[in-house]
Amino acid sequence: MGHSKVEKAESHERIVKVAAGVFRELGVDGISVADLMQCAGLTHGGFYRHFGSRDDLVAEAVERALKDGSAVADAVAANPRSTIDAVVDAYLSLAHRDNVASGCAVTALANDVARSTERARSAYSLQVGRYVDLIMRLIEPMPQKKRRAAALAALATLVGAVSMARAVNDERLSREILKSAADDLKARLA
Amino acid sequence: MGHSKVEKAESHERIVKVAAGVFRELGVDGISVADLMQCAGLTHGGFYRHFGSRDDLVAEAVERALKDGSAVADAVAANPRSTIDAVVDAYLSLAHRDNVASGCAVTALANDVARSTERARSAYSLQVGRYVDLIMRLIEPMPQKKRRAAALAALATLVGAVSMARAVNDERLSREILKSAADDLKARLA
DNA sequence: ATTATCTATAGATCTATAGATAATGC
DNA sequence: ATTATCTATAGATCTATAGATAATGC
Repeated sequence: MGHSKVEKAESHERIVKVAAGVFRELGVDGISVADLMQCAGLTHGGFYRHFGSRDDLVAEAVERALKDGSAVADAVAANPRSTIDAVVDAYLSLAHRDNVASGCAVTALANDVARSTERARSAYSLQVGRYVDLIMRLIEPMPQKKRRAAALAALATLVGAVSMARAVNDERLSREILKSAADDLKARLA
Repeated sequence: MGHSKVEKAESHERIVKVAAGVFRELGVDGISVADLMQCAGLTHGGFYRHFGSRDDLVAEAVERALKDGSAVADAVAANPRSTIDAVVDAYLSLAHRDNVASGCAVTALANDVARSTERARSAYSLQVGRYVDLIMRLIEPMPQKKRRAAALAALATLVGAVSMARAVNDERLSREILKSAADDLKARLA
């Protein structure tokens, strides 16, 4: 039974981190407060010392998921020698398709966020903007005018392809979706 | 209190129809059996004479939503003079974005289906195949070899754009997503 | 003294079932 | 006689709260 301010901050961090993963995997309504707290190594009674309500955690966890889910993209952005092809291949990889809990939340939480609080939707909107900016920088050779529109359309292709690849239960079709989207994107952004 | 076989079939139909809409709008876990039955004008006790379990209704309602949601696409497919531009404009319209309950279930149910039964996922896979076939027919001028890949990538763009347009709470950005995707699709499929 | 966490539980809600009621259909 | 629907409720689960416990930090 830890009690210091440091330990409380660590508990809070652990709850949000667990929720950010589980919400992406099982949906925002896919797990109870009690089960979440157990996953974080705590009992459910302590929950309300950290959050005013379940919705408060949802908002904070969505923000966290959006940040965490762009880890790969952030790494790419930090390296000036990165290419758009590398981003496309990473986003449309089998690894990303199969690891929802650590993957991009713009895809994993799209439907949940559309039904969620303004706070969650604002965080989502900001993250979309960040992705668009990243893609724009990576396709600079393209004429300036159409660059933002092309980046938005490219992001839509990435998100839609991974969404469908996860929903179908035909492995061959799933891979075909990812590969077709990747080939198409590389060709049109080159 | 109706009791004929015809009336039972009508009740069943009404429950599935209501569920197909509400599940798209609120998510598969977004409404209780009792509330669904009330929406269908029945009391919740009668539910289990129609379905073995809630999951059975989910599977049937997902199948129905996938069929209903392609109504516009089906109409386009039936008319030999239809164009790919008409499909793109309809799919990426504000009307489609704002009417989730009657819209395309490949977008609205993607995340729920990924976590659902094999039956629901099979229905989803089939519907993806139907959309791809439809788009392929509409872009016949394109060289045969790349047609299927282009159709899959186009479908991904449609699905991703509507998903994001619904999740963001910035109306300007939402419209920009739809318009950018539409312009990009029309240009690359021409 | 304060507070982070725990145990226990209240109150609401959800799925599913039991038994009653009122029609249909042989 | 059969059955579609209704009322009522059992049993499980979920969010949130109350009060106890055990550590921190003045």
